[in-house]
Amino acid sequence: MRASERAYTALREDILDWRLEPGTVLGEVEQSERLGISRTPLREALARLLADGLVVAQGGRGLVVTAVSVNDIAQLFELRQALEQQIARQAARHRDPAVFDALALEFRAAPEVLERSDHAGYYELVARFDVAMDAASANSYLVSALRSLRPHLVRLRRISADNTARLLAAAREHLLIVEAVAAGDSELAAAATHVHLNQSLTSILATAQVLSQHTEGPPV
Amino acid sequence: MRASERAYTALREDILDWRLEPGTVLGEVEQSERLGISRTPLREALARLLADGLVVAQGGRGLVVTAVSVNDIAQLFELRQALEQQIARQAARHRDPAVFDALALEFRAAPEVLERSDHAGYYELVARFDVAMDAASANSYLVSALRSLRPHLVRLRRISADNTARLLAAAREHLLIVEAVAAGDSELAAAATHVHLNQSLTSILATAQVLSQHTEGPPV
DNA sequence: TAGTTCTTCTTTGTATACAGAAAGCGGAAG
DNA sequence: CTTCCGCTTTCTGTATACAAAGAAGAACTA
Repeated sequence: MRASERAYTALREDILDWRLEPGTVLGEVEQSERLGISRTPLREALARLLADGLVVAQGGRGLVVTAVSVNDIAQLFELRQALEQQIARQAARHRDPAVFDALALEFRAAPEVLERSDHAGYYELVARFDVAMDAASANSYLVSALRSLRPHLVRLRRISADNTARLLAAAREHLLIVEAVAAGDSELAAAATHVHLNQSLTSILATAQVLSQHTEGPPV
Repeated sequence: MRASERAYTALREDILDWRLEPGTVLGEVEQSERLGISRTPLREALARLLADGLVVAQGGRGLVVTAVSVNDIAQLFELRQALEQQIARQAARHRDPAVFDALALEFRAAPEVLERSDHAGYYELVARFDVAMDAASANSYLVSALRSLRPHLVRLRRISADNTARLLAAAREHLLIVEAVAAGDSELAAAATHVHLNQSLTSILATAQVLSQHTEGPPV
């Protein structure tokens, strides 16, 4: 694998997993030495992170990991609403019913998975749901816009407490989306997506209130 | 100005103005010599164009300017619908009425501007409209998603014949959006945006039928 | 004659050296 | 004690050299 690719992946993971906290300054020499590569591929990796919005240029000198404030969460979800509703609409129009019938079966079985506290198994199901929706939407521009948003959403996972009660509710909401898509009802699919994301946002904001020390003020 | 910045701007302009046609292979040595810089800043510029989706990696070797097919136009507009409707909604909620009242006056005067065939003057007004909407939406994530879409829309300008009749209609549609935003009616603003973009798409597709030799098959 | 393999040449990926600019620090003056 | 100026140091931006990977072409074999 290319050095620039490894550097990008490593830095990205470090940021998404909060090992590099918001506000951290990424010096080129420092990071290239840490990752054992030269500055040239590292700069390429940093340029990609800059395009992703995971780091920002701070006044001429140095790049810093971007912060995620409570206000950002709401903005992130406004964009997510716009994109995922449109994806749901298009997916309902172009879907292969068999694929979404199969997903519906899995979401109906989700409570048993979650009762075993197999959260990872449930997240894996949601990931396959996302892939199926992306493919069914048949719109690479929509998908790539959403793909550039997802890293930011991943960072919120640390804030959103993944309690079983919320995941059980989320599974029911997902099931409604899947059923609407399988039935080819694009407006219902969009509405179900709207409801689901609204519930997710409410849950995250409630948690964020408690953990607000992570999201405001300068990094510790 | 930095060399990498100049290279990015120059290449971007060349692609958006169709001086570099879809399918053109951009070799690193070739382009760095053409622009009079070394390969290092050129690679940075190419990486940004890749992130923008204006070029794609072609099987390991070389970057090529991406094509814009008729199918792409429809997909582009699906994304545009999602983003601009959401922006319109948010702008209506957070707008400063004075700003949009002023814009409304200008759009009401647009027919006289267009009667003088001052298309550039009208495009400049639309640009200020976009800036005002972006600012009023108060959502940097929405704005940056739309910003990454705009280069692709600019490439369509060559396809969309800017005839005065269409621009007069567009001015009326814009006026409806501005009035809805000024009034703070978010759903009306979204609906007016929906109508406007639908009319634009119809107009562009009609033109694209005629010019389809530019958009299909390998580059000449 | 067609196919395969080897060679060569082009092109990309990486490292490093150098130049220029900006930030921080220390000293001196008010 | 504070403020301003200049120096030093460190960091980024660019160029270039080198290495490795891949593609095109030629030659040889079946």
